[in-house]
Amino acid sequence: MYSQINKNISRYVSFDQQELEIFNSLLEFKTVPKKTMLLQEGDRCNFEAFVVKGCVRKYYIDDNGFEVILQFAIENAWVSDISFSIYEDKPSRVFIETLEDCEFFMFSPESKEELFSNAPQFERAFRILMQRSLAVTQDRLFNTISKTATEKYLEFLEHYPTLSQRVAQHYIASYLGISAEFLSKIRTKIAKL
Amino acid sequence: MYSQINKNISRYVSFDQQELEIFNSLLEFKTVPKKTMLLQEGDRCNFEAFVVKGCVRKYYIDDNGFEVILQFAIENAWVSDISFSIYEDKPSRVFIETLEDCEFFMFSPESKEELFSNAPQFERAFRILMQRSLAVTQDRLFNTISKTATEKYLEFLEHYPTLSQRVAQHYIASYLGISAEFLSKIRTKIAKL
DNA sequence: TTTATTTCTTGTCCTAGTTCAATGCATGCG
DNA sequence: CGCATGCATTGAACTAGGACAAGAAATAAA
Repeated sequence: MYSQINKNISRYVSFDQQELEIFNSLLEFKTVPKKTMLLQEGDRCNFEAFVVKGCVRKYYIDDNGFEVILQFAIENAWVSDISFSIYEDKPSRVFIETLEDCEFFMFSPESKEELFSNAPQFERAFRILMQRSLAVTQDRLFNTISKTATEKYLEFLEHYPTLSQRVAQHYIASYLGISAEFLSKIRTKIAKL
Repeated sequence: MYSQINKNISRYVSFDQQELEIFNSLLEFKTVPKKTMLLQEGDRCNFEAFVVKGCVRKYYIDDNGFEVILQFAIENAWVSDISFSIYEDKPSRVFIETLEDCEFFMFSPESKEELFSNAPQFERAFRILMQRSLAVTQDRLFNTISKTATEKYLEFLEHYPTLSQRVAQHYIASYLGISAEFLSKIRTKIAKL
């Protein structure tokens, strides 16, 4: 049951059996049905969730009332609004919603503190995870600024090959920062080649 | 001399005098003239630089040969291509260039390792710095997707009030992801209000 | 199976922002 | 000092992508 998350956390730092057991004892396993909100705007985000199974989206609503998707998280990904909420202690601007029936390991800030004091090596692992999120976000910023909608879509397909079968098209449009209608036009154009 | 950087690193985690001395002993002070490249595309980035004085830009060149500025770093900011380069061991895609005569504290990956093994508390401080960078980048992504060019510019002025006096306008345009000409038009429009 | 709701497609018109000049302004630099 | 190179402004023509509307398809629900 824990092998999946243990493999994930050991990707850049290795841990012995005892350390992993401490880690595992601090996680809470949770099953959540489709279309459930894990976090609402204005809440404080008090978890980091590791996706064992399923798919969620993290999004905010802009000044014109448009949803913009910041992240899809599927199996083996972490999702949270850690960057804003946990350390800054500000209410979150984002929503996190399951798109499929999901299984998570939930990790609370308190458990995280406890983990770091009992097994400080984990501090490093989480720093590196953070670094990787930064790299991914920076890459997305890069793409958003300097690629056309078609290029962004093709790159999305390459990068998340399974996702286009799993989630509705208008969510993908929202993730790419384009309108659903325009994505549809792009797709027909591509199909004709 | 070290008080500035010590204040910065102590912002979210507090350190005693001895810890700060270890930290300081691992830094290399460096003076760099204007218009100098600290990092070129294809290099491995082997530093994190803390800006004591001056201003640098970090940018990449997109597929059409356009420069896109990812970050301006001024006094008290850190700049590096850490997210891609150091842990992934991939050559960097970005350039880092001084825009003014600068003073830095340079911090190498080796020194960082040494610091973490001698004073593990620093691991946490750097994790939080990383987290803040992620928050800033996520915020920029948000703005890039869902605001108009005018809104982005006004927000930029608010957020970096001194920068518009210090750097050329076309750099700001590049940071905002718009053309230099269009920024000029926005400015005249704003001035007329 | 029928109905209802959500998703996807297609067309027309519209706008924010680009591209490509041309011109005037600064700021170096010999 | 004069010249050159880079920087900002302005205008005209163009385009990627958006907004709106209406219909087709698919999925869910009953």
